[in-house]
Amino acid sequence: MDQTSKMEKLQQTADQAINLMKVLANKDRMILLCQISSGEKCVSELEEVTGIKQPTLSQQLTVLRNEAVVATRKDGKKVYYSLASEIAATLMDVLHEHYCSKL
Amino acid sequence: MDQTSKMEKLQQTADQAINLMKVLANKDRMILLCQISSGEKCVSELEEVTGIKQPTLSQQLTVLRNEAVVATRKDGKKVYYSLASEIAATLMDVLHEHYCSKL
DNA sequence: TTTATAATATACAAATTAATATAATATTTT
DNA sequence: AAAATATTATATTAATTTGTATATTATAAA
Repeated sequence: MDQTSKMEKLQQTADQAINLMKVLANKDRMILLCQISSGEKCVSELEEVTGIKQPTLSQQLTVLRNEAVVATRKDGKKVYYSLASEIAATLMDVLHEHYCSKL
Repeated sequence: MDQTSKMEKLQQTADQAINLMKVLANKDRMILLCQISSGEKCVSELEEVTGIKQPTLSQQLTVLRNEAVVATRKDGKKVYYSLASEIAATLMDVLHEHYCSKL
C-alpha cells in the first residue's frame, strides 16, 4: 500500500475515532457518562443528581444512544441507561484514573 | 461532602477532561497526533505526509501546543514536534488499539 | 553585508458548524 | 388523569474552521 492510500485509510479510521471524541467533548454528556459508568441510572435519577434540565438531558442522552455509547432498558415508566460501548468504557476508565484518582 | 458540592467538583474535573477531548475531536489534529505518536516529526514532514495545508497545519499544531499535548524542539530552520502528555499518549494508544489493530 | 529563500508562525476576517435555552407537545405507562 | 420521558421547533449565542495575507526566523548565496 502506498503512502497516499495509507493516508486515505487513516482518514477513514480517524473519522470513527473523532465521532467518539466529539460525543465525549461535551460537559453534559461527560457528566452523564461519569454517572452511568458506575452502574445503570434512570433519567429522573440523572436529572436529580446532575441538575441538567429534562429536555437537555433527553437530547444529550439521544446523542449518546445514537453513537451506541449507551443502551436503554425500560421498566414501567422509567428508562434505565447503561454503558454499551467497550471503547467508551475504556476511555472513561482512563480519564477517571487520570483526573479523578487523586480527588 | 454533600451531593451538591460533589457535583461541583465533578463539573470542574469534567472541564479538564473535556478540553482534552475537544483537542482530539478534530480530524486534522487526530491525524497529526497519529503521526507524532510514532516519533517526533518536523512540520514539513507532517505537511507532506498528511497533505494538510501549511497555515492550517501550523494553526492546529498551535492548538496541540496550547493544550500541552505536544512539545517542540527547534533545529535550524526546522521545528520538531513530539508527544508531551501522558494522558494524551494513553488515549491515543487506546484508540489505536481499538480502531487500527485489525487494519 | 545585503538579498534571497525555506520553514514556520501569526493575524484576522469569512464561513461553517455546534451548543444552549426554552417552549410546546407527544408518547407511554400506571 | 398524572408521571416519566422523548421529540420537535426555534431562537440565540458561541465556537470552530478555513482562507488569505503577512510576519518571523534561520540559513545560504551573491
